[in-house]
Amino acid sequence: MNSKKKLPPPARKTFRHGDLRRALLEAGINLAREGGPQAVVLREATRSAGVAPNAAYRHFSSHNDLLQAVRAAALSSLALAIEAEIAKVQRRKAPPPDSARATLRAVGTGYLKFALTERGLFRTAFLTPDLVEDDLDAAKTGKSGLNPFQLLNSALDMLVSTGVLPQERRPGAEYLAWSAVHGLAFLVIDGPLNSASEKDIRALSERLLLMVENGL
Amino acid sequence: MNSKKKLPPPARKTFRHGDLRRALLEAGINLAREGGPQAVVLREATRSAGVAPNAAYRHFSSHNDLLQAVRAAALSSLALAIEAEIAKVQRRKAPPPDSARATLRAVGTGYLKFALTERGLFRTAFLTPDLVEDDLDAAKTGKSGLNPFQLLNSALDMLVSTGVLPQERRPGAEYLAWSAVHGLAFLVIDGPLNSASEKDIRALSERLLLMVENGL
DNA sequence: CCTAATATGTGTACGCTGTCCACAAATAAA
DNA sequence: TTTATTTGTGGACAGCGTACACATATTAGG
Repeated sequence: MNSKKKLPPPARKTFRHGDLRRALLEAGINLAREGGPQAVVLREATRSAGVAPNAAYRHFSSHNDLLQAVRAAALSSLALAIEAEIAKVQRRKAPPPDSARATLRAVGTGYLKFALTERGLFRTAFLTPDLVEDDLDAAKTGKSGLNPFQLLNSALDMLVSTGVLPQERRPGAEYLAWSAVHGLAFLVIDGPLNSASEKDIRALSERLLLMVENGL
Repeated sequence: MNSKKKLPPPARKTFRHGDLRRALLEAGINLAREGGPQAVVLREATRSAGVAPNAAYRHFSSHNDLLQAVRAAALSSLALAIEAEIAKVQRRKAPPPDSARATLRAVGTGYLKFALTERGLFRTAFLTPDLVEDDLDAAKTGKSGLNPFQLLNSALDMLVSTGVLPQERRPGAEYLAWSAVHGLAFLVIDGPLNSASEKDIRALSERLLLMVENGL
């Protein structure tokens, strides 16, 4: 995809790089994609950008700062994956209650699909404790301007407004749903389901989402 | 608790340490306890054992080897926490079906309690993908000789043998249950429930365990 | 019991990391 | 055009994991 990777860096002739921040961020994302958060090493990013290590400090205050930027990007990708799944489901217009149910499912399947296909980014997305519901950092959102957590919440709100979920059960429901889905994602990428077949995983996902739907 | 921590190491006079492997392991566990897996640094462990860095290599083949030993110890602690909760519940003898249900709950609450009180160890317990159901490594078990995953499985088996859970729903049920509980643990220690009150967390746990019980 | 083999420690060194400082070059502001 | 500001380079430092050679205990064999 990206031209500057293992090759001796393109040896730019401009001294100024032009868009170093983005270059470093993208390098970091690539590292995270194939190796998880541990693989995001500052010096490696500067190398693949063809620049001296210290140059990074003009755009990121520390290694952790870069890592958090990568993490935000990973969360944004996750949001996009979820949005895509939602869109797929909402295209076929169904009676509102069914559509609401399908949307919640879509959030779950989008989440799980992303975890499966982008293990490194997924692990990077969930390191440090500062994704809060009212975190409006645009770097963590998808096209809708919502981050993954907010997408889940809006799906649950739909469930209430269409009369599927009793209002008194709404508070905290997001945590129940997220717990189940996130837990399964973990089992699949870092746990005993690590080497399960895709078919088995799909079946388990189905059952899990059903459990959530009925158990909220 | 342990005498050799920040103090200038006890400057043993024996040249030979006597029980260096255990000393290093315990140092590693302490580091993990307050700082998670990242804090387990080999040189720091040797320091608190009052020994040169390389001495560690007589007992662990690499940093990762030490880390895995710490991880096994963390899993063992988790198993103990779960066993304690199970014992508490099984002391008061109830009709088998109720007892089976209570045991499953106990596995969940033990798991969650441990995650809450031992964040660092909990995070250390779940890093790398090699906890498998038939992993009989004794270093990972509690008093019963079962690791956390096996404890969950045996609780589910009880549910079947007492007629609470239909046999055809048994296969894979461990993954559904674990997903939910592990997911909640994550939300609490590294996610948005990070700063939730203990009361709220307890309430959520109750609801979650109910969802699992009904949703299996 | 003395000696040889082995187990377990120390010392030095290397490459890697994140980060600090002083300096140089390119651009923007006066 | 001169000056100030941004953005790069170079060199250095401490801390990390780890390899190699060496020293010192302990254990085993004759």
